[in-house]
Amino acid sequence: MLIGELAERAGTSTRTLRYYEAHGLVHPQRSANGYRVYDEAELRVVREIRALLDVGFGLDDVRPFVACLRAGNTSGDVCPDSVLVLRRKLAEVDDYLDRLGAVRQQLHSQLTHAIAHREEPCPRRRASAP
Amino acid sequence: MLIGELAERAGTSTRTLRYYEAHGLVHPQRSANGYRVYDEAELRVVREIRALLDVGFGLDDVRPFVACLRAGNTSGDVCPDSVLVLRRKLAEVDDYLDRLGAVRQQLHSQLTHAIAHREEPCPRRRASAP
DNA sequence: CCTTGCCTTGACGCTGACGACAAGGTTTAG
DNA sequence: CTAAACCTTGTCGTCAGCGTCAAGGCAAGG
Repeated sequence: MLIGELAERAGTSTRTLRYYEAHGLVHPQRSANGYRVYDEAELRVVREIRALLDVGFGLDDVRPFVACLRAGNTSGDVCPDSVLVLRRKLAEVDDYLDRLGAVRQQLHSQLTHAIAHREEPCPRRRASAP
Repeated sequence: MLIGELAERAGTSTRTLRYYEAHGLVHPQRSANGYRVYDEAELRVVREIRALLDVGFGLDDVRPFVACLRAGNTSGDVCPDSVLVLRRKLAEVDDYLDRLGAVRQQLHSQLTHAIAHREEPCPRRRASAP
């Protein structure tokens, strides 16, 4: 399978696949004419990468999962390094949820205050003589 | 007050203040020698900007608040345009909270699955002959 | 006079995951 | 013979909010 076909089947672009390769996540063979040749396993790898990136992982976070798949596992999750990343990411998300919750709180109270203290359509004469 | 003093009092850098000016958020006077001169009102403006950016607003989102302050209001929140932005941002945050919650769910179940199906320290011989 | 310490306007770097384009080689079909 | 449709490497652009020089002007103290 050439890069175009893989891109289509994985739902990405050829640019993306070359990008992943440049960052050491995918290792295609090369045919005589220099074309990249991928096997079915690489398709699974690419889909794993995409799934994790969609969830907010960075390329570096993805590496253990790829290695895990490459090691022969049917799932990229089951290796210790992957579990470590999963734990870390879960903690990060929890952290972010907390902060975002606080932000939400603040926005809400700010909005309440704003509505309570409504002032006229902004650029208007100072509240003195109507 | 010159740019250095304002930067210190606002807890930012001179670079940042010039950046805000370049984006039309701050309008300092100029002294004879070309130095930027700020008054106390600009300090409040800068603090408003900082507070909003810290909460995740973009510079464009901040504009109505600055205009509101500049219009003579003691709070940047009370003008209609500011309220619109607050509502929109609150909606965005809620949206983000939802998606992040879903991600958290997925990570959690992925982690559970991973722990249940634990495989040996990753790069190891295929599960066949121990 | 010289240094120190402000200030000025550029202009490039950074982070991440690509998009877009350039200039060219290869293979197949007509 | 040529056009179409693949492929290659390389380089620059994107978004945001600045950090970080670079090169120079201006004011005051010793």
